[in-house]
Amino acid sequence: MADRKTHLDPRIRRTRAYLREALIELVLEKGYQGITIKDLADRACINRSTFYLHYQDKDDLLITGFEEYWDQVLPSCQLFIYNKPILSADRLLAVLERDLQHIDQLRDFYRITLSEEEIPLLRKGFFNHLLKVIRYRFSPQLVLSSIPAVPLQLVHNWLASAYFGVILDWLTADQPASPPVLASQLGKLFLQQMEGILQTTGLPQELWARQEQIA
Amino acid sequence: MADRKTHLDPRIRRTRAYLREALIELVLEKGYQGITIKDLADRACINRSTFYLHYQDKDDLLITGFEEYWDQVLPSCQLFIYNKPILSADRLLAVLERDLQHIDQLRDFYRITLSEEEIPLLRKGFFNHLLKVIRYRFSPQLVLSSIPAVPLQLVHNWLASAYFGVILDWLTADQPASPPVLASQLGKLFLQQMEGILQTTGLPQELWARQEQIA
DNA sequence: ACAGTTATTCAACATTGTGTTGCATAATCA
DNA sequence: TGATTATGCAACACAATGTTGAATAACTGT
Repeated sequence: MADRKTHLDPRIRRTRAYLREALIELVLEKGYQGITIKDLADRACINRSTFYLHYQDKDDLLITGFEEYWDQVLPSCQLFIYNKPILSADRLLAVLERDLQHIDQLRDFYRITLSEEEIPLLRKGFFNHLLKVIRYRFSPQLVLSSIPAVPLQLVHNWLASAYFGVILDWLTADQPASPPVLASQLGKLFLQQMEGILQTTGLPQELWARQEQIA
Repeated sequence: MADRKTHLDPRIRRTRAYLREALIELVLEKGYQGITIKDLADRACINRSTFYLHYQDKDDLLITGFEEYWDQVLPSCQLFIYNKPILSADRLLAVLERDLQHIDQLRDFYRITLSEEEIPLLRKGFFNHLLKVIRYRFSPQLVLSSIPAVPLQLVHNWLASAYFGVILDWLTADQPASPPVLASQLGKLFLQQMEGILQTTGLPQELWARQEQIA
């Protein structure tokens, strides 16, 4: 019946929790770069020297502090992920819309953590998540032709970067489209590009069970 | 016969030139983030207080200092730009290959200035250059159908982000493909995606004079 | 509940970088 | 050459980092 985590001194858990909360609050308020250790300590209501008993520096706290938060957030962002790699066009649009809706609800959080100027570590983390999902969906095990004209890695990067860029632009837009509208547009674009990609990479054409478009 | 620029005191020109050089050297040596004003002053062999007579801070020097350098570099990176928006597939591949060769020659410079962790300002500058070029090539004036299924802005972002992501991955790869190889692969991918995009956006199909592929 | 352990606090300190100032010196300009 | 102006130099206030030692508080197991 032991807890999954090693029993830590409650004081330690408390302090670290306070710091995590302080970090998230401050990042949303004034961005990551401008935060000082003193800011964190003040907000967390702990002594500045206590900070150094737990973390080496800001980045150290960032990694472990956002890890948990991130792990809660990312799974909600499935990006086309469903049980099986084969996905219908309808299903893709539905999942895409739901993902965008999720991002839209946490708009401030995503805008700040992903934005160009801010936190490369988190930005990279998000991108790698995208990459992982896309690698899974366009898995090399599925490749039919022995020598694809374009290596899969290139396609993975292409797709993840494009998707990421569109999301980021959407997050920073003055008058962003609504999630359903963007989902529809992005879905159309995505589906239409698939055919070419499936040909070029030697992936099976049935990977996307394209259905008749709705008039 | 006056010079284009206002005649500046040679001492000023000298000092600023030294600082620009120092910045570029130090960025290549230890990355942008870690550079201090003292580093710059020492390397430029000027007094630290002199720095503040010319620039407000590091970023200020970065912008004006790299502007010139950047202006020399970017035009060599035409990314499909040619005289007219209509471009043949052959020509596209040739230009793409030349661009990649250019990037490859300045590999260190591009890797450092564009990399995730480094200098958001330059990264953004490069991306905006891509965006500008792509906007020019897929100009709204060319749109035929009055209501494109996918707005052009979305497509611009999609393409620029994808291209940028691939370049960046190529720059940071352990064993990067040669410029001609990547140009061929990226060109194939690009050309194959064009058809779908041209349809979806209502751009004229003749925009890319697709030629028979070479066996 | 008690004694031992340990996290936190607090004050102090050295260090580093920032940004500014006043004055002497040297380079430039007309 | 004389006036102008950029630079060098030294000093300063300030803010943030990272460390230390001793006192205090909180938690632990028995």
